[in-house]
Amino acid sequence: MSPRGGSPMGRVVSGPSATQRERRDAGPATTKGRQRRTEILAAARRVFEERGFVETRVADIVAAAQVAQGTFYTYFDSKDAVFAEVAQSVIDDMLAGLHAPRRPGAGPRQRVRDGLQRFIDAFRPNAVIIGLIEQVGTFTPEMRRLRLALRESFVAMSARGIVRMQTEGHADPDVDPLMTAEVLGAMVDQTCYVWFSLGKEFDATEVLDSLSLVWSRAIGLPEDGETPAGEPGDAAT
Amino acid sequence: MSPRGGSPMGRVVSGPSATQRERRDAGPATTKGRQRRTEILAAARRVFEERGFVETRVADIVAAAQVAQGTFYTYFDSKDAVFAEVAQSVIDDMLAGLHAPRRPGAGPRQRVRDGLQRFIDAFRPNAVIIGLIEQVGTFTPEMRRLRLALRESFVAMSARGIVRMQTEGHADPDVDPLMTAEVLGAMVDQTCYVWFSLGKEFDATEVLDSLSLVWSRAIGLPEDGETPAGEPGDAAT
Amino acid sequence: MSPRGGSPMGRVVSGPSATQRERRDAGPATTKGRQRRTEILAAARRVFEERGFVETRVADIVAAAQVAQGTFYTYFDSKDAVFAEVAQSVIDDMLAGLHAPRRPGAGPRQRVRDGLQRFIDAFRPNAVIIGLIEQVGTFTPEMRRLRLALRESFVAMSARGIVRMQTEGHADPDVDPLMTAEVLGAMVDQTCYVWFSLGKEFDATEVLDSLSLVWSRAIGLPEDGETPAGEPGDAAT
Amino acid sequence: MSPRGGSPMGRVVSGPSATQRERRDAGPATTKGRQRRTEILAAARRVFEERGFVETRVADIVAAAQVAQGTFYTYFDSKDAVFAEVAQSVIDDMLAGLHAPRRPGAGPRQRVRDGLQRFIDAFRPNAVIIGLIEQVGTFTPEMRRLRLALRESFVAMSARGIVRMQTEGHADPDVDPLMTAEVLGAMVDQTCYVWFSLGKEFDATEVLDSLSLVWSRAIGLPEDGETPAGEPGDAAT
DNA sequence: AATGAATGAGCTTTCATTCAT
DNA sequence: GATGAATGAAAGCTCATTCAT
Repeated sequence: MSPRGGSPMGRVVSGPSATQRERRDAGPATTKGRQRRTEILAAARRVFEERGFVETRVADIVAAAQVAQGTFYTYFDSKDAVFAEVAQSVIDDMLAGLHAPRRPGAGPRQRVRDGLQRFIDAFRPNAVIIGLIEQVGTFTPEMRRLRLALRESFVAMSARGIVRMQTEGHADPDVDPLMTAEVLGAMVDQTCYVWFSLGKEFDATEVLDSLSLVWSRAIGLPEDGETPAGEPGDAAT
Repeated sequence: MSPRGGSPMGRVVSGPSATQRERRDAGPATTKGRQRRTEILAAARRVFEERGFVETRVADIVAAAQVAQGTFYTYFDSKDAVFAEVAQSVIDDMLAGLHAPRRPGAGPRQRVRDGLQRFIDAFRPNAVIIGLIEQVGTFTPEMRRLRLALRESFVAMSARGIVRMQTEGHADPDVDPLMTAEVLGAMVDQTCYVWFSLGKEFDATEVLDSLSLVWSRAIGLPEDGETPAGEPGDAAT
Repeated sequence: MSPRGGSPMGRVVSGPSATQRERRDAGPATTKGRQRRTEILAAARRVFEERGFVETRVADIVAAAQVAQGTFYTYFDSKDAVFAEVAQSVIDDMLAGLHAPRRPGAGPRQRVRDGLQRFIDAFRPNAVIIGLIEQVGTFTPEMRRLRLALRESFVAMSARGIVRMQTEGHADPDVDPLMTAEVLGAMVDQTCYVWFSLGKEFDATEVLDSLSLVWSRAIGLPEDGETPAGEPGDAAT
Repeated sequence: MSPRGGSPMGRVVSGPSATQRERRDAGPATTKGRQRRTEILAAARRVFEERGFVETRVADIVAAAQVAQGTFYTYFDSKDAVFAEVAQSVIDDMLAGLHAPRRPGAGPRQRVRDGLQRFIDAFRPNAVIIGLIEQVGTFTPEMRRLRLALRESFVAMSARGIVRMQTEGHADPDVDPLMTAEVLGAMVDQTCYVWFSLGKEFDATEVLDSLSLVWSRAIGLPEDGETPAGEPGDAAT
């Protein structure tokens, strides 16, 4: 009934006229439009990183992007929607980083270390946004889904790695790959979170050493200079 | 701390009346008053658990506590203040749970398992609030401090445990107790978070098994039925 | 997700917290509250009459009522809601005015005239709001219902009057009471609308004369000094 | 005229560029241009009929017309302006319909009935827009003028018809032609409004019967099979 | 003449907090 | 101490209209 933007609920007749929404769904028609969209997205990410989700105002984003308030809504449905897009791009970026090719000819311990390094490298630049996804996930099912999807993906990948090492005879065949991947994933994930998102100061090498050691021992990789698990206990002799 | 914008006082800036502030500072004078305070605190916790911090309104709390809107401010400074108090009580409860006495005569693996069980048991009933502390920590330094304090406390305790086991000759003396406690703590913490706060369905025994195994192996405890590290097959000596 | 009032659609979690709404539904608890509510309602009516529905801002209403913007929402859900209440009270007032007691001993023509006079007297002070109900009815089903309910009520009453006169032998028994009441009602209604709402200047006596004449003739009442319809054409002799 | 608040120009106040305004004032220069204009006008009418004036967005109109947002302003000054044009064309159409030639050789009652039928036929296809004119009239003087002009025109025509019948000796010479035309016009107008615009379901024949009967009796036409007023039972002489 | 992106004033509604009773 | 009404700053979103291409 009320023609104005305000009146959010209890609208009797229509809502946002659907026409505006269509255009947003269609996406920018011109090159310049696509460019603007990207600019606003980038500005949004910057502001979110600086102020967090709750504290970010659309006004901050448009100020950072140097456009008018209305322009924002030419490209995005809402503050929630931009955040979802920023989050998605971060997740995509991380997943891409994780799937980097294995180094050929590396031993199992080295491969574990490489994998952890990749995770850390993928996490670090996205740490703030990942922290926000966590935060926002508390009140948005969609974000929670995204967050869990990233986890699952990482856990599944780790589990595959464990199975591969078991098949190759490097890793203890008795450990449950999925459950172990689950807790080791939690370890890595949370360590990075504390390190990069909460800002606890760690020494990069020490972290990598510790994570590598725990991971390797957990799945029963032979200590460096040891013969593979499952063989006589004569490793150090 | 409050993420809300509205500078809420009727005048431009004034603060509460002297009498009101005094009453708050003084704390409840009568038994009935103390009781009221407790009721409101309990109601607040319930509502926070149900709706999260951001979505909780003071109005919800007073409704749950069956008191008038104004009564809330007789006992608490602000919404943030009640949350801080709820959070503090949760942290206290957890710390108390963790410091439970060791079972006498248990072997090192059993002691690890017991410690993990204690953590899980302490975490479970407080999971939702812990998740909220995380959330609120994103915009509140005070909460962040609280959160990190809990971590430090747990990590320190774990590190002491590792050192003890190293001293006793059970654990690998070469692992860095602090750094290892750090990453293992991250593992346990995050696993519980995913399990209880995000609601991923885990089997209790499997979780405990996996965590115990990883923890034990990480610090080089001998496998069950094996002689301790440093003895017979004394690899690490 | 957005904690703020703005974010009107796409809200993921909750809406207005329900607590606010409950209080509004409950109605004012104190005498002072009831008084405030009435004041705002009166102010709203004044503003609506002055500016129309679309042009009225909640800001205008609160200014007229000399209260803060937020106070409005302590008592009413929305601009639409106040209007609905104003409209309802106008309709109630009109219906009450129409049901005034018949003058005893008046002839049928006089009774018709009295009825019309009552309608006019009931319409006049409510004319502006009735016009707005019409306007708002175009976009709100609820208002349309209200508007039609008033019509039905008036038509039904008129139809009963016609039937009574037919029974008494004054009115032509051959006219369809309902359909005739329908078109005569339309005549009266619209005449008042043009007169009071659109502001066309009519002479009160002339209007009443014309309406009375048309109405009376339509249902076949004998001309003044004539014998009732259905008898010989010797009326004027 | 626009009820919207937003002073919509990019700068504080500027007005359209000279070239744009000139083009609008000049009107379409090419055939294709005239065609475009017509298309947009038609689209506008369709959208107005579907959504009402307030709920119609310029965006809806251009979407329906399959042109760009800016194109609209090449041909029309504003949303209000298109509506005015749509309204004007509806009024013109109605007036044209009303002035259809009288059927030769018809008796007075038949002529009344014919006139009413013409009105109904002219009203029906334009009902929605007429309703909107009413609605918009509430906040636009220009529309109110248009609306009243239509009324006046119809009333004047009716009055002339009554005078003619009085002159011809068919109608009661004592009724005031103008005032009677006024209330009878109100009756017909409002009946059509309720029927076609508000959607109350009437039987076409019954409506026409009732309107005809009331109208005829109101101006004192002899009942069918009766001799004209002023003859035999010449009451009114 | 056509396009579609840009503009920004303006409105509604929420809710933490205060204060008179 | 308790009550509940009052406050008002703030923020999200819409959409008529303009203007650079």
